[in-house]
Amino acid sequence: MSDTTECHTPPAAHDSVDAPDDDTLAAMAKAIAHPARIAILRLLANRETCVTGDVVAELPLAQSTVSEHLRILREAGLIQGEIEGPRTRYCINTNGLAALRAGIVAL
Amino acid sequence: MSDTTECHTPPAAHDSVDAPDDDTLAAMAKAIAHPARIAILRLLANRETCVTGDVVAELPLAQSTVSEHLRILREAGLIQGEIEGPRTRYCINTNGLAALRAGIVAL
DNA sequence: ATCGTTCATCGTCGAACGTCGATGAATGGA
DNA sequence: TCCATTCATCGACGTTCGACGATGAACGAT
Repeated sequence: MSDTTECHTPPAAHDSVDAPDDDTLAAMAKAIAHPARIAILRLLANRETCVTGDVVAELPLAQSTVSEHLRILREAGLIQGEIEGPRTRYCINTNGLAALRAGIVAL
Repeated sequence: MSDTTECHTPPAAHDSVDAPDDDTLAAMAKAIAHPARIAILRLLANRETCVTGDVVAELPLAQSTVSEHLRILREAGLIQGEIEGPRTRYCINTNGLAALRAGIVAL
């Protein structure tokens, strides 16, 4: 129950994460290559943690569409979600985001 | 002949460029959301400047495909090209790349 | 003036994306 | 036990992407 980082990841700030390979970097870039997904990332950054319904309430998109965007961000390793009863609680994946940053800065 | 930055842009390093709005950031992210275009950026970063044919020679893609990737990067503001006789010489757009970095880091 | 080189653009085709409504599984409460 | 809530997944539809070959414009050299 601890191989994946828990939702409240405290450290792993700007440093000590190395850049991913080109394919991974491209995949991560594709994940944020949509305004709605950038909005979701900002939302999660501000509110610390969000349930799917919260994200749906903030965006002018159907529930299924938001769920799809969340899936894309999760599969890219930029966010992570843990099931919480009937809900799913999402939060930023600090390591993934740091890897993206490292990859972009290294360009 | 100087409203656009010339090909050999020296300064504008990591700082003093502010993050673009979400739509622009998404567009820039989409521009690098492909391994071939990341490869092109690296190529241009290493060789300082390249003519289209040089890029074609380095990638396992048809000339028209490479030209298309170059167009996408140019329209996203990440590279710039100046016509040089029958050739087109491309180089990194330092300001654009800095804006992308700023946008990602600010996430 | 003609020819070869260099490159952008066009048309095409299959694959992937973005969006939605509908459906159903899982959970917690009445 | 039954019902309402929450959410992921599915199927459908139109749009965009990625790749290619073919074409032609622009230029330099002969």
